[in-house]
Amino acid sequence: MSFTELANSRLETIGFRWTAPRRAVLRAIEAAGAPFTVEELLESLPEVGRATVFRTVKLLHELDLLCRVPLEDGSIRYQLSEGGHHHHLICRRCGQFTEFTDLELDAGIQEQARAHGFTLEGHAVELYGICAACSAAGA
Amino acid sequence: MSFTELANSRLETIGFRWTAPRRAVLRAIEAAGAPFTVEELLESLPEVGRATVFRTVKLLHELDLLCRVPLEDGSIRYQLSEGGHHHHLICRRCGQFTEFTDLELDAGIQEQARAHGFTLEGHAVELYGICAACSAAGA
DNA sequence: ATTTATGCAAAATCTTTGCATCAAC
DNA sequence: GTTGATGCAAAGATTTTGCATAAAT
Repeated sequence: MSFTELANSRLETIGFRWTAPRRAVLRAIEAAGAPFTVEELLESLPEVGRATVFRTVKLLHELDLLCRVPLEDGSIRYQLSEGGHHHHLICRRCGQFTEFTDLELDAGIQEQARAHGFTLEGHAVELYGICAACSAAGA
Repeated sequence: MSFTELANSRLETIGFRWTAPRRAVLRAIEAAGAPFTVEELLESLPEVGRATVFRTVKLLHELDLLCRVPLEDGSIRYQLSEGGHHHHLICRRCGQFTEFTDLELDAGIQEQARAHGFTLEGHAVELYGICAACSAAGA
């Protein structure tokens, strides 16, 4: 099932409408080769109103179809989410994100929470560096 | 050595000046009982110019005297840094952060990077939940 | 004296909102 | 026909910048 189809069914389930502007935003997101900022999405969708793009991104994020990744400089980029709990490898060179899951890592995190008497409700792990492709390509 | 003294020596080392507005910002940060937003800092420092507060926070962050913590809603809060590499436990109830270090966790993260052929240059781990004090206090 | 920092106000960003109109159901 | 979504433009919020002045070294 493509992202657009998934989004369609997800939206319909909750009673949201399947409109032309939403389809356009979804197509643009699917077409984006790399994680994007809302700013970039806006530029690629001059035919859709600003507010609609913001509203749609927020909606898709809430539906867990888009994941929001905080970069080191404090800016936020979005990417199609493969869904579920995961972490990111973020390439400083090409900007691509790779999602991964790691149960051992999650277990270690739970252990830390326990050690501090902390009731863990969520966590985020972001790795920053250079991806394999860029390492190979770069000098 | 207090935070202010540390900041003083750190600034002087690099050739920055020890000015009254910077002292005021440092005092306000030290006095803050909890992690703060720039907004809150601005409010507590009406006698210092907006631009100066922003510039000082940026400077302190670059000097690693303040750490920046991204919250789940995308907002950013700052806290005095104990320095060095660490992670955070962030209480959703009281908003306090606790810093911790965990070499095993870091090792697991390095292992993930290696498995993906990723050259790791930095990472962030944030845990969200309810701290021990709030769990005890709250019903 | 020289150089850096400050304060102000304006500009530049970034995001949300109100509301009349339009489209989906 | 009802209800939710859109687009616009305006308002808000947030952060940065230019520049004359003031302060630190």
